[in-house]
Amino acid sequence: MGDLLDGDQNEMDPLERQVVAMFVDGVRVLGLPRSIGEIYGLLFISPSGLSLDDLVCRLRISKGSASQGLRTLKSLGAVRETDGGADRRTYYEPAIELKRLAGGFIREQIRPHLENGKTKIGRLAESTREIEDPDRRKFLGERVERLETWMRSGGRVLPILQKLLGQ
Amino acid sequence: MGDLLDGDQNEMDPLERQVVAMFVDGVRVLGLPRSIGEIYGLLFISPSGLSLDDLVCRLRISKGSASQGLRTLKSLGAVRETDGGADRRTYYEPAIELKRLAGGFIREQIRPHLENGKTKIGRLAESTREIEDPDRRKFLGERVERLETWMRSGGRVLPILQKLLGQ
DNA sequence: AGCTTTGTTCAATTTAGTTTGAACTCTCAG
DNA sequence: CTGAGAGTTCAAACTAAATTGAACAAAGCT
Repeated sequence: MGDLLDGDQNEMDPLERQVVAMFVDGVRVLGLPRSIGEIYGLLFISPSGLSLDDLVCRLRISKGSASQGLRTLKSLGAVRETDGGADRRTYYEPAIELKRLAGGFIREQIRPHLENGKTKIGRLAESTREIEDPDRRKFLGERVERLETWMRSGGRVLPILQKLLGQ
Repeated sequence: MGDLLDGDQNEMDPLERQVVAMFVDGVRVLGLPRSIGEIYGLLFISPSGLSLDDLVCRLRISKGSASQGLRTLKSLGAVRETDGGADRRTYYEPAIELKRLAGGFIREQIRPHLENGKTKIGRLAESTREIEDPDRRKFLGERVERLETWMRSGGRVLPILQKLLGQ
């Protein structure tokens, strides 16, 4: 079947490859794995939702990768599931509003680190107060304060960033 | 020598380790290698500049790592060299103003990717216009436009971000 | 110039992180 | 209840990236 006009979705055309490649290095900047870029990229240029199987056979990645990649993308709010009608499987569509994408990334990847950092700096401030040598204590105190300033700036900037990207 | 009171700078104390560890995962978020976090971290809590050799023996990293790490940090504007007086070697001090750090990161790591992305989207727009099927062309045109919007938002936000962090 | 110390470069190694694939669970259809 | 398809999990295999270390270059000192 289908030798001349094979409507199967098993090969990406060059333009799709181009887009997928773009997203692959897009997500590398964000420190996310290649497969996530591939998956999001393919969803992004597909006019309708794709199933896990579609992703597996068009991107030639394993079911495992696809499943994990989709999970991460869901947690970032970058894809949403749509119920495939009569079909038993789930279809996925990309979120394409920058606000949503940035928001998810900030919430899932940046905020946790900021919080974590604040905690660590707290402990650091603690240790610093117990230093004997007054010169050293003073110096370290200043540096800890600097770290706290950084964190405050970060905390202040994130919401503004989200707001600015939401247009 | 120096069994009781060894003033040599060969070991980090626990507090220094704590700070270095903090910076190590700080830089991981930014997609930079561990050694860069270690180097910057140690400089950050050292009251005076350190030489490449100081870094090598206190962090137990190779000269190669230290040299490359310092190069990256210099390119980011995160360390500056100071001339070690009578000494022949160079000493390094950290830049601690968030504005400067963020500025360097944006300039060296983010801007290039943005520019690169714009170029690729340009080519993509080109390819898209040559698509036969009008439905497909329309859909792809919309997606390319979306990408262009993202890039514009990014370009607009970066300078504001830098300004906001400069306080 | 020759010797010594500082710093750089890069191929080889090591390490960290990603992907795979087989085994598993869950759910629905018959 | 059983069988088949959809999706998940995770140890092992693989890949990409960082680190090492040895050879090299540059710069001062005698």
